[in-house]
Amino acid sequence: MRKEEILQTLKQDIVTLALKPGTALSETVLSEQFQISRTPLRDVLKQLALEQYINIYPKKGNVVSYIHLESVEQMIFLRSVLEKEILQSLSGRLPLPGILELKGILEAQEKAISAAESSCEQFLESDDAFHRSLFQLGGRLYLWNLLQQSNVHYARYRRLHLLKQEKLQAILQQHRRILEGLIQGDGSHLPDLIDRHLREDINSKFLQENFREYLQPEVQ
Amino acid sequence: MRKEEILQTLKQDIVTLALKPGTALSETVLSEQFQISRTPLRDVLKQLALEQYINIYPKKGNVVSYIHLESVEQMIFLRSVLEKEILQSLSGRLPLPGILELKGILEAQEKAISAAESSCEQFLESDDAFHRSLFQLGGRLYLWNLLQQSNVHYARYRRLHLLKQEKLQAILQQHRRILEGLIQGDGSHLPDLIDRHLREDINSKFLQENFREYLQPEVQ
DNA sequence: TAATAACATCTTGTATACAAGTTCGATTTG
DNA sequence: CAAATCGAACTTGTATACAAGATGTTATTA
Repeated sequence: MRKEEILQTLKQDIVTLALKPGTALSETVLSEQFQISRTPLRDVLKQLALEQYINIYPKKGNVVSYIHLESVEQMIFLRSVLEKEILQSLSGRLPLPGILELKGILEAQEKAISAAESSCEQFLESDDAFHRSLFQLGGRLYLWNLLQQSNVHYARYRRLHLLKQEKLQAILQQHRRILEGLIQGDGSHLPDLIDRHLREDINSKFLQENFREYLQPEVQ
Repeated sequence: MRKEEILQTLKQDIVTLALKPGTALSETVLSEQFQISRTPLRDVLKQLALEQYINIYPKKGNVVSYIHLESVEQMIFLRSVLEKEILQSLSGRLPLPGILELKGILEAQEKAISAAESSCEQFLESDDAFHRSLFQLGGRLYLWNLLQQSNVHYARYRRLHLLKQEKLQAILQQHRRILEGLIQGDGSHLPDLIDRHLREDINSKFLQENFREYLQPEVQ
């Protein structure tokens, strides 16, 4: 297995919580698993650490990072602020190909909901595609990619949050309203829409109650 | 010299343009210079690449990255959008310690202007301190640190731009007005202030005319 | 002469032996 | 028994030899 594949595999496993926060990732063990020497594997771990997938404790070991709720809140704020601005700049000026693209994504998302009985990966993929398209249409794909590099905590938070299945329909509905607002060009309530859409209930006790062992304890 | 020191040294040299864009950074040469083996030096180079200080061309070599104007524009947009929001949230609610902190920074900045005949490093430091304080007071230090990880292109752009010395006074003046607006709590023209303050004249032909050799050619 | 092929010499990429810090438990010692 | 110490078995960190791709020059060949 090549270096890049290993990186993507580990990222995927961590983000989907197949590798749970706190899991030890030993260089030697991984290098045997992936049939590769420690040197290139260390490169992979170093990159994972830079994007906060893991924490490296020098001479002690590497562990899958715990979900950092501060990071989640800050990323939501960041995206909310950015998408508000992007939506305003697009409102009423969405080119036809853009409209079709977004509609296509929403159709795919609708299908993903039915298929999402066991896993929400497909749904999340189309959700990402929707927001990514908004960034792209607004000329801000560069920033979208930048945000992706600091997205581990938020991405895992979302997966846990979506375990409450009924949310999927609500999210799709919000997407539809956003697109509707964009097309009609009445941008006045778009900021509010995106705010509510992104902020979900970050303060809900759902995570604290059910997934405390995944969370990074907040230092006082 | 330790690994972390080497990293900081190289970052500093690149960001201040002591190491010019396009300069080759050979692993073997650097490892001899810094008296360290190639393995830890590669770690340093890898991190520099991740933060876009250098480009790694596999099996060919590493070179100091050229200034990427798109990145500059996107970072200015990002900061502009964020600081608008932060200023609004702080307007009229600035705690006294915050006011004093910002005033202190502006005093330091004033002194830095007189001393800035040959170099603007000190001035830039206080400029960063001012904006960093705004983020901190707004509870967004996390995002400030995040942005710093993608700041090479913007940081170098600023240094070249500030070669027009007369700008320093103008910037200080803008900072004063921002602080004034914050204290008085009349937030209505703060967005405009920060916009103009950050956007400077990115479209000016100054860089293209005088520093073409530092810029990354825009691919068509 | 012009094209091509071989080679010398760069570069980074990988494997691996060894150095050195950490942890934890057994053994010693009071 | 309790505390301290030693040591074995882990961990990652570093140095280094070698593999292998990239490049430019030289020699060969048509």
